[in-house]
Amino acid sequence: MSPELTLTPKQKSPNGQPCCEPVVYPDVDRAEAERMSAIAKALGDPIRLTLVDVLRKHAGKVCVCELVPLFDVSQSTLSHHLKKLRDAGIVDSERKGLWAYYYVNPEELEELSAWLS
Amino acid sequence: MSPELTLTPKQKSPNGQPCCEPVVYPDVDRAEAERMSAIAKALGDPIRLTLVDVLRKHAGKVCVCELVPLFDVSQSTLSHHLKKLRDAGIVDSERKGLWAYYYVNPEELEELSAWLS
DNA sequence: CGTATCTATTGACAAACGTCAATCGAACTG
DNA sequence: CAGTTCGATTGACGTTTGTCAATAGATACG
Repeated sequence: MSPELTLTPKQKSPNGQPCCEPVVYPDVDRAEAERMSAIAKALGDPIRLTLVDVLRKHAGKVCVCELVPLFDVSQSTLSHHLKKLRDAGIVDSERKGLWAYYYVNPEELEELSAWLS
Repeated sequence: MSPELTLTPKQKSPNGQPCCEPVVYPDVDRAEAERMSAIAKALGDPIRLTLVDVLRKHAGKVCVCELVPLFDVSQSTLSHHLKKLRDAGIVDSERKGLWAYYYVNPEELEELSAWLS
């Protein structure tokens, strides 16, 4: 079996024409791609991915003050990462007195997860 | 059932001590988090995610000249995105004469996919 | 009421990003 | 060989990102 049989352009386009039409189109539309890439982008930092890992594996809600010592960054940097996750919809938070408790919205990960599988 | 029972800090820390020890730790180690977030970051752009979608759904290898007209960006921008996907290991390419054919390395997506599921 | 604690916000900065126009290099065509 | 085509690279640009120090705001405690 010769895989080259599936390679489409065989010869150079003669004049000023583009070499070829697309023969394959995406299955995801622009809106889907934007939603999923926004989620992927939010997960595209090791600290944020680890935060989601911690929050997701934990049944209840986790206080920020328990999250800060897990990482080698300042409190304000961690707050910034949590905000990005909140803006992406991946996590949400709840104030209780002095403390802020964070938890994951698992539905927000589903579309990307399904696409990846 | 009162969910507040699971919230750990109940009262302010008295002196100069931090408010609480972490009660939950990540399941992913630093290296895993870095690998997976690098993949997520590469997918964190709608054009790149769509590129992976196109390449992945296609059995064979796809010529760059068929990819360019799918997007509203210049050829050099698309080449730049393909390079990022290559650098992340998600895709690879093969030259055949004038043309470059791209294809997905599905293994590179597996770790992130498994973590997300 | 004053002070301490916890979290979010602001401002600053260097690095990385997304984009384009222009150019380069390799390879094919005539 | 001369010209053309495809793709990658370079350089420039404005924007976004990750980080910290400093500060603000809300709440609790004494």
